[in-house]
Amino acid sequence: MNPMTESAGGARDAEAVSKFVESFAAQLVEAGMQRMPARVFAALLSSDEGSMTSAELGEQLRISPAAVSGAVRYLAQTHMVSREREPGSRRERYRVHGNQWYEALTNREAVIKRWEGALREGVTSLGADTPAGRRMAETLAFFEFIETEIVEMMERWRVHREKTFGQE
Amino acid sequence: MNPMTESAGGARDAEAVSKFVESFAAQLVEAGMQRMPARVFAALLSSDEGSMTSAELGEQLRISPAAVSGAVRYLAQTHMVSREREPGSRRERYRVHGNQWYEALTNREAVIKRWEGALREGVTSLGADTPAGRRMAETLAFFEFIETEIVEMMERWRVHREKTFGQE
DNA sequence: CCTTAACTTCACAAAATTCTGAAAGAAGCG
DNA sequence: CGCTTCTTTCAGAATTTTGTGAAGTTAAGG
Repeated sequence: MNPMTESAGGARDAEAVSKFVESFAAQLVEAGMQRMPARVFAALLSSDEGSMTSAELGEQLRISPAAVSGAVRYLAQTHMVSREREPGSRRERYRVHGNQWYEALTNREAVIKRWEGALREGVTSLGADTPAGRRMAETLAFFEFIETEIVEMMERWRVHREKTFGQE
Repeated sequence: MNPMTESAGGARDAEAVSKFVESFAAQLVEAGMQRMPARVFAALLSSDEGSMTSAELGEQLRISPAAVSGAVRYLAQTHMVSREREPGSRRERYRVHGNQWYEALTNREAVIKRWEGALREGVTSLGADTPAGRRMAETLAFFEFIETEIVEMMERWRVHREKTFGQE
């Protein structure tokens, strides 16, 4: 009868899950993510299957189908989540791809590329021989440096992960 | 007479500077920074001295003293910019600390720490023996991994920078 | 000390964003 | 093919965020 007692094997404590979802989402929001994507993502991350349907998301988070749709579109674009059709159904499942999402998170390549572009323009338009131009050039070098570093870092992570958690 | 001809040594082409400032600020905004801090920061970055007064910032960006104040407070808190008093004056100068600002940018330690805290709670409240709990644990391991990696990366950058640009 | 220049804080108007309900659009299933 | 179930789009209401003017605070300079 008591929902607290059916922990192992049965339905999870919805209260506790929701509490975690909201607190993790809050952290993501603070780091710059939009509210709905953050909440949807946190919910998916804490689901046992690693995936949920639109209806399940709407129910747990108490948001409209429209909100789910918008959040999922954003998450899919940024490769944090993938969408898959349940065969023989018009229901869609949204899934966090195990270890792929945080790779997406660190994969700021597009952002860095644009910064580099802007900085190159800066060097040109301010003059490579000016103090400001030199500052730009150095900053540009920094970004070029971390760009390759991040790739190597993720390589090392994959090795480390395999050792620690097995391949899967 | 022609402002275009007085490039070397004279006043810089205000038009070109402003254009760069706004376009670089736009990139920062897109990456999640607030508008005013982004614009103020871009302006400082493209000034030859690497520093400007409140009045200069207000004039170039066409914003009120209040806006400058708010933006600078934010930038100082996040260590992107430092404030210094001009001796014997009540004017303050805001300065980008050469190579320190992008270190601040990559120094997301506080953010990562909070994520780690939230994830640890997640492992506990969802159960370390559940699929969701295991996913959390792995994500947690990932953040712990990159935390140390980033420190080492910045070490390497300092060495690389010294070689390329001299100590200063 | 009093004046004045400079920065900060605060309340509010304006602007941008977010979320919803409603309607339209796909796609399985009989 | 039409019915039904699910998803997406869209216009607008509600909330949140942003930037300003004005008043308040601090500190230099007479």
